[in-house]
Amino acid sequence: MPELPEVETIARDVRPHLAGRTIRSARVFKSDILKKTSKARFERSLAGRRVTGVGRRAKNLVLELDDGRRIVIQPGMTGSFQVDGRRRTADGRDPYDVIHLELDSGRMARYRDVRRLGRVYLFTPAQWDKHDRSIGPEPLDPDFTAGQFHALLKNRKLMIKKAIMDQRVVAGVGNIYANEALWIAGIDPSREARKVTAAEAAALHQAIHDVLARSIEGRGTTFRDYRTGTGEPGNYQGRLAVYDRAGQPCLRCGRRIAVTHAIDGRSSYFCPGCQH
DNA sequence: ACGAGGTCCTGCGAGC
DNA sequence: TGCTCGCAGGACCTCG
Repeated sequence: MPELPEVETIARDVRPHLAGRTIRSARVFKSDILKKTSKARFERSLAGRRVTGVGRRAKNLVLELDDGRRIVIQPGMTGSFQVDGRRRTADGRDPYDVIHLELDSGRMARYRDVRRLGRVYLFTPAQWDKHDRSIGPEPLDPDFTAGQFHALLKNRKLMIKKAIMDQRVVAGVGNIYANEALWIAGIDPSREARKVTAAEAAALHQAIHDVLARSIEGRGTTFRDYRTGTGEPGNYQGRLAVYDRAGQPCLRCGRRIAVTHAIDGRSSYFCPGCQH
């Protein structure tokens, strides 16, 4: 579910409630979302740890701990993370709650995930470095240039939409913003990545940056499950140009927006009139 | 090395 | 009303 703008919104919302706080206890209710650790080890490792920072990398929420380790949460399709105003009892919990972190402030941080396609890791510094290095450049980082982006697309035969959703090419772009960015840049999502010219790559690079930045301003896109770190829906869904707008007129040329599932089995919305 | 395809999960709305 | 089917903001793994 959450793409870069949604995870960024969550990180900004929960940071004031988590940074500097100590985790009194951790509880895991569904251990299948834990990777490379067990429920017992996770709960034992976190009790008494202080959270020193809250960040985001690609679509990962990163909680830095005072022992150098990091809790890394990939929310998948339906994960959400928020800090409640008051502690909840275990038997009063939401049926989809996966992890509770009881804080010394009396508040409760909760990870909730209906489909449980999300992943939660507890990484050592070395494990985090390896994970971090496996992810591509951050699209909002000024060091990420159009030339660098174009170089990653050259020689690649896969479809451009799939290429920009590849986290090694550019971090944090998912299905919604891939559709939106390709519309902004006027590029057909089924084009081969290697056939995108330098000028088109520059336009797409800018479009990715702009749509993500605008969505962060709008606190992300909510269709069903996504909630901000304060538990509210985002506001960007009303500003999408193509996603979920099949049959409606293109905002640029008036043709009807089309939808196909032929790209990696994900829904791709595009305008047949002005995307080539 | 790259890319296609299957797998992990649950819920919901459309259609019969 | 009740069922089945397809689809849903993602990413990992295996195979060719």
